[in-house]
Amino acid sequence: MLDDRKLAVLRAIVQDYVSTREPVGSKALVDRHDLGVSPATIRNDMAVLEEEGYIAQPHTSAGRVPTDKGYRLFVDRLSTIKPLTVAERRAIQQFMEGAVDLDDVIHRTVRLLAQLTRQVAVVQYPSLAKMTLRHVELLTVGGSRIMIVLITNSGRVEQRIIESTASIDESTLADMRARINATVSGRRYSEIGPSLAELPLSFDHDDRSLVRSIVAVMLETLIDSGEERVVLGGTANLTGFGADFPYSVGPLLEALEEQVVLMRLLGEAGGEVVTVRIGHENPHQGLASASVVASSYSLGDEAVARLGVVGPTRMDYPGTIGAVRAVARYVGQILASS
Amino acid sequence: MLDDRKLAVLRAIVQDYVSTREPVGSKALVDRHDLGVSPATIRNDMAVLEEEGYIAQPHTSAGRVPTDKGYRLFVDRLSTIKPLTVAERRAIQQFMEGAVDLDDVIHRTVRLLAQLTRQVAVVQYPSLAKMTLRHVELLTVGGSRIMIVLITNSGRVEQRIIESTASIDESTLADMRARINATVSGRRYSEIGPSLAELPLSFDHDDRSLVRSIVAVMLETLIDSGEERVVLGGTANLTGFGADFPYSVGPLLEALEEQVVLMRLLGEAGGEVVTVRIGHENPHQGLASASVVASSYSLGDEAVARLGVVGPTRMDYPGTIGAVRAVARYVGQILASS
DNA sequence: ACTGGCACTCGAGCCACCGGAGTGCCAGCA
DNA sequence: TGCTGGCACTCCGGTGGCTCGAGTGCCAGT
Repeated sequence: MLDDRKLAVLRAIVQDYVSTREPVGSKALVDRHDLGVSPATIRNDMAVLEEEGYIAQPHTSAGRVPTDKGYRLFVDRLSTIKPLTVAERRAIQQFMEGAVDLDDVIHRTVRLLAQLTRQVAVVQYPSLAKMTLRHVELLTVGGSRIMIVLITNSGRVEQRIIESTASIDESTLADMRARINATVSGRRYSEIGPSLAELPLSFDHDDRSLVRSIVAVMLETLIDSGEERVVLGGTANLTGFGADFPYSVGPLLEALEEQVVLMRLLGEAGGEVVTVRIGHENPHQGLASASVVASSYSLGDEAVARLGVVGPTRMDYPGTIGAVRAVARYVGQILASS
Repeated sequence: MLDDRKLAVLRAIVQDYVSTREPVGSKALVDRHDLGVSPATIRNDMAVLEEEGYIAQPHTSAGRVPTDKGYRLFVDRLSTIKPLTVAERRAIQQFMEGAVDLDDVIHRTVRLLAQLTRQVAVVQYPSLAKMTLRHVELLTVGGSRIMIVLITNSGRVEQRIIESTASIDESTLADMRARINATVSGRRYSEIGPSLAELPLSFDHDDRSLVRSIVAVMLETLIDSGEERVVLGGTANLTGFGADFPYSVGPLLEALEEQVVLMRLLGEAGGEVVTVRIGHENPHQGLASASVVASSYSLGDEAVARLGVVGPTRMDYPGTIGAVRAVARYVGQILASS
């Protein structure tokens, strides 16, 4: 169906369109690529490609533009990931060194990605469910309140405050702290549910309800704030390719401000492979002319969250994929070493 | 110089221009406002207002548009702050209730402000320097590392990790924790510098260098992360008034992504009064056609940080000022009660 | 001090026109 | 069979001329 030359033509069309932003015609193609045949031949190939749905014309007598299907084929079979330049690698290192805590790492990452790809960057916090708990701290604050601080191996810290009915003395609290830590610390967050639920039973009746409250808050923290934190950056880059989004960038920006939408965009955690969602493949309409390039990043040997960029379907896929992959790996290293 | 009627004309011009987005002419003015005089008279008044620099014409034979100076006069003398509607107050309450921690409060606030004003919202985290330290926690993690957790009365939590040269035993750590807390807890962050600096001297020689490191990290945390955290929201609203920003929203978005710029935009903490910066009054060029409406918010009786919105100079000042003021007050209440 | 009238200005919108880039098709050639 | 050159056709985008309407400034009159 599609012989080698037709594939080469598609590849050339994608490349030219990405760099010029204009529909590409048969003559321009042969001028800029050594295809060894005449424009007329290319026209025939183009007709076939169009019939198969890989390219389209905005209007009669205009050049051709890749369709989502065309980009998909390009990404899957016609392109090779572009490795970063030495300068870019150095930039990454410079940018990330000196990060002081997890928040800082995440924020630097998002800015780095945005700058590197000149697109909108999205980085998810390491998911609590995938983490191991390093330590649980209990503090009394303001007399009758107890603050619960959860610290994970990624450096993520969550804190909650609960009201305690009676004022609680320091040694009792130390006992609770010790026993809770014995139960949970060093274990994966997702595994501790059952043993945590039983924990209150091993306490004296007097303390049991308080422990129960503490456990409840811990489990709740796991469930509802487990996945939802996402950081966005580089929205200014959207204006650069304003014309690429048919109905202006409004709906897109709106969609990107919804945490839930962002989460779905990034997709399910997988291996470290980079995934690409093109145009209508995205779960959210309003992103029909946007592509998402995302990857999981790992702490140690397990994928803990995802990061990626959002840009117009007409983007430099090889370069973007390379950048996302490199950043994902680097973040993994940073996290593991802190 | 400017009699009452001329002021009324200016007020009318601002109001009309804000609602119609189009230069307003003398005839349109008398049609929509009961000024009791003819268009010709208005024209004379307009000529004076223009000479004084309060209004300008985009081109000859077009209507008049307020200048920054005109808006300034309007805000200072010609408008009264619009109180929120009952529905809006209810919306605020609904929006903010159920916030679980400080991060959550800040993020909800920014979304609330953006939604209420349909503009870009900016909220600063409570400044560490203004807070009192509620508690300092020291934990050993992974053997030879020590995590320092600082908890303030606003619920803000900062943590840092340092390497310890020797492994440290639990009782020594408990001693350090107790003495550090005795020195700092309940005191204002900005006051603890001197006593904290002396603290290492009161320790045994063996522990002194470690304590010195801990103190150094605490002071550093105060200084460099003291002011810088700012959250941005509602950028999607920028697209709504795209035409209001002469050279598109690009430069503006870029400026807003710079934390430092944002901080300067919000201005110095003051009382709870709402401040308005109009157009070129802003410290950053690129915001020359933007206005910033900001206010401090308080925890207890002290202003701890600022929040505000950024929009086109042509904005509904009375409404925006009202919204910012209401939100600032409400956030103060929420923080004080948690 | 205000008003009505008048001449003038200028931008927005509309229309017609034209050039260029691109296409599809067809006949001819290897 | 596959490639090529040629040709007629299409259509977008930019340009220039035109009108229309809103708005102004000025002036004489009340």
